[in-house]
Amino acid sequence: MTATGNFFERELNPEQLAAATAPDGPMLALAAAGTGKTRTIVYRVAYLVERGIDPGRILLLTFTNKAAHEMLARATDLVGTGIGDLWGGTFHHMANRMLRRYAPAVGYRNDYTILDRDDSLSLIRKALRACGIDRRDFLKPEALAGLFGGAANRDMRLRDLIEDRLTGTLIDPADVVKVHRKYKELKLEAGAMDFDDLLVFGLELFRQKPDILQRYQERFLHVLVDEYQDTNPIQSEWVDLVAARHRNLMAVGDDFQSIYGWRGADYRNILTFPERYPDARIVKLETNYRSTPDILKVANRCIAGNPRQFQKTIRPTREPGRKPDLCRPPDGDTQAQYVIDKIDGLRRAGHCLKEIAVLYRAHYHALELQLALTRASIPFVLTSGIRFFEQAHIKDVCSLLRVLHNPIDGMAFARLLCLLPRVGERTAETIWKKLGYSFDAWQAEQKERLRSLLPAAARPFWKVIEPLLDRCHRDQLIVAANELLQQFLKVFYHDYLVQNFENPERRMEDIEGLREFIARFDSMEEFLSETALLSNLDRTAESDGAEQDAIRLSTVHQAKGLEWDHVFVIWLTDGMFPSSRGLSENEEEGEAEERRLFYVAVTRARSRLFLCAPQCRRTANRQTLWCTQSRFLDEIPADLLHKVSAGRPAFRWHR
DNA sequence: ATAGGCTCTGTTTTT
DNA sequence: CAGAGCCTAT
Repeated sequence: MTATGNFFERELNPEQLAAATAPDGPMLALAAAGTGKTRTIVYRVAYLVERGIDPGRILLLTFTNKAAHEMLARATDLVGTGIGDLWGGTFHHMANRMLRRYAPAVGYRNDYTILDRDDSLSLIRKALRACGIDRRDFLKPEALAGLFGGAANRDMRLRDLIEDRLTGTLIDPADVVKVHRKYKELKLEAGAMDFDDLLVFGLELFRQKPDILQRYQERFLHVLVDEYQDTNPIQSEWVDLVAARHRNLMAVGDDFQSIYGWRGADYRNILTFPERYPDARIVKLETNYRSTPDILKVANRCIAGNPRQFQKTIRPTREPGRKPDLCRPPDGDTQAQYVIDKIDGLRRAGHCLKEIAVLYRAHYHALELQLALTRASIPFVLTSGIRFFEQAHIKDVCSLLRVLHNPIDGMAFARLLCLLPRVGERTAETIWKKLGYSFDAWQAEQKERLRSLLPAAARPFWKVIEPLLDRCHRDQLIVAANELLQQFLKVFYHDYLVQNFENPERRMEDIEGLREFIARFDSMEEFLSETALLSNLDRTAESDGAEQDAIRLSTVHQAKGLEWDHVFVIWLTDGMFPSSRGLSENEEEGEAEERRLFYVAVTRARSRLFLCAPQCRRTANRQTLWCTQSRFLDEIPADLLHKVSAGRPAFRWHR
């Protein structure tokens, strides 16, 4: 162990040092953008371990798994010894970890499955059918999922939430509640939890079982929470409970960067922290190492319009640079051309593409830019909207594993059967029912039953799949998975891909990748819950590890916590950013959150910032809409920006 | 009755 | 570019 007190003083500024080496007790670290927040947490962990705290008694909650891994890796470097016992990850992960052990305490089996978005939508669809209200004038499954999740994450009763949300519609709240009840029933029946359930039951476990709570309270001497401004009421109560015994809770965050209100996050959690912990030490990290003063001036002005926030001033340390550019190209194509021209310029000046990002409010805002970049042969990577494990072919293949792993996983069973001709949702459901809501591939008579229930057209296909099923013991699945999948591809799924998709070979490659990935797990259960909880942010670091030189295209949400030398923000027009949808629900709070989102976008930039607001946009049905520039741009004094023109629109025929 | 192909429409953000 | 809705073949 090499580090000493001096070491920390050398490595950290006084603010960071105060946070990292604070004595026991609650602490709130308000870390403005670019002030070394991650560094401070890493050093705090290192400091605790150096002081002799067993890493197994530290709990570190982060927003993504990637963030947790990064921090743990850096802390390990500092300390020089393994700190692998430390519990680190997202709230969902930690809740899952506890529920795997204690699920029966909340009425579930330990081998529950985790529903991803698609799964839960189809279960909601099923609930609608079961309630006999799958009419088109009723709420769609997505809307219902939004309401259910909204209530769960705010720790509210659904009835109370929908009273507000459904006023002025013809939807009967009683029907919504009915579907919700059925949905919960179906989940329980299938032994499945959705994402929200992990949090809800995680908290339920603590509320209902004092002995279990006490065990964890004793265990965790220190609790650290990153991105505290984005915790929702369930998460903050959960944290309060788990930290209640030792009261060594360190909350780190920035209320300016609270951008998950739509998911139930409540920035008031961070605002009221000092009231809930009157003895809390409050540390402010205000020295910014990331951005030039010119960028910070713009950032400060754009957040100034928001009410109710902690007062923070950002002190720049970098030398003056150039004012951010503001550009109003005639249309989206010209905007794309402008971005490409600028990228060419940066490239010629010797900058890496890796150090350039284009940020936007919603995925579809980047469509035309993707086309233009492809035409211009500029490589780009996308933090796409669809996650690896949510792609159809990956889910298909996983459903085979799920069926074998868990005999009551009806969703996986249905998915697998639907691959066969003449089997759809309905047929799969009927068969499932007739099998008695479970399917055990190791029972000969169940297999025989299934064979007889399949429609004639499906039988020849099933005939080649069935022999693969019971080749290994259920406990050995993880070892056999590789071989099993290979056979499955060979006898069935490869042909299926060729017949149903345009790019079967790419999808085959994905599945090859999946087979390698499985090899890293010790149990099927671990593999299945990890993959359900893996976000695409977590993945990018690992699988794009080749670190190709490419520009990054990302939503502002997914850019949180990241930084680049050169940042473009596109489609800064009213209605797109701020998004009109974001404003619709609750005018004032909606606008405040959109403004924080803009603040996050601006503060991602180290040296150069390019803001773009096209003057018009063409809609899908060839109409041209005039766009006014974002209200957030109006709030920035003109002398802080450098206005540039972006050439003429591409020539176009009109008829 | 249900599967599956075909057409049309209209887009937030994600663990 | 996907998801809902409509239509026809099984």
